Amino acid sequence: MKALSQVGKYGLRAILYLVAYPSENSYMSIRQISDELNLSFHFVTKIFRELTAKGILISYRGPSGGVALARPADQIMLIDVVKALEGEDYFDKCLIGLPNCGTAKPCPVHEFWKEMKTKIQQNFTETSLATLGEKIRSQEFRLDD
Amino acid sequence: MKALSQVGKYGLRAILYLVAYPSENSYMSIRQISDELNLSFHFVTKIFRELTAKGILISYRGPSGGVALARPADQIMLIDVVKALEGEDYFDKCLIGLPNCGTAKPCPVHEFWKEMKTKIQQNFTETSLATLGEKIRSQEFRLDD
DNA sequence: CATATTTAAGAGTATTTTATCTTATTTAAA
DNA sequence: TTTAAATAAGATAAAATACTCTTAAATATG
Repeated sequence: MKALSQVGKYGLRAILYLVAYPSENSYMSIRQISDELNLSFHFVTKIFRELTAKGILISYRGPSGGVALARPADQIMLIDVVKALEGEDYFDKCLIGLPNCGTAKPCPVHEFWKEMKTKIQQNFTETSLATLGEKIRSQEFRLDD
Repeated sequence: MKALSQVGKYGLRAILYLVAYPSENSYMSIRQISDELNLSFHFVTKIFRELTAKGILISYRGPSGGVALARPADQIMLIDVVKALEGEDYFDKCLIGLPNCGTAKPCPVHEFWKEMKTKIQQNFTETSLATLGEKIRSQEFRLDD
């Protein structure tokens, strides 16, 4: 089940690296992130520009510049990042693509699918980047292959 | 959450129409299906060729030809169609795209995502096309806009 | 001030997905 | 046996997504 585009996958991995290995009171360069995760530097840069424009990251140019979280990691929820990367309507889509699929005139799998989306949305809403960063730092979880 | 490609969405809607409005002991033409659902005839034809090749549909050429289910609708499960259209590895994908994401070296959202995929897989495994066709025939559920 | 380092912006390219079109083959029925 | 109706096959086109590249702007530091 491919739930995220490449932009979503790369963006999440990159921001999680930033969260997991924060440079104390300073910016981390995109080059370091893309190198560590073996992602295209230019592609990550483009994705991060979007996250910066959406107020999730802040960026600073010049030597010792880079990117950083705009808020503390425990105040950025997974759902914020996913919606920023995949669109605000991420959880509003009908499984079989019907426009305005809802309780009024539902598709045959509407109820079940709504239930699943709600569960996922809840989890993403409760999960902060801090929690995920912690997991990665614990070495029991990974961000690359 | 875009869980299915256009092929998956169109293919599901088209096969569900076939299930919901079966022509007794005969084939339904792809033209009728695509017309009714406002889908591209050629695109549906291509998708159905795949379902025929995979043994989910049977087809017959010539006048009064068309397509039909290869087995009774209660013996074709939603998961069969989804896997035929989206790939057998549909439920094996890591949310953030890590290869071989598993219990051994999981990504930070592995456990939760596995749980969700399992729930969806279970539902799709239990849900037959007959059940969905029934719903559509009841007029309380729709296949088009 | 000159230089090096970094992100910003957006143009450009490649690949994949989606959709269309053409021709061939099969088959029923006039 | 001719014709029309249907799917099969695959080439082609269009659009979306994924990725790359170039230039500009900002900024720290020697």
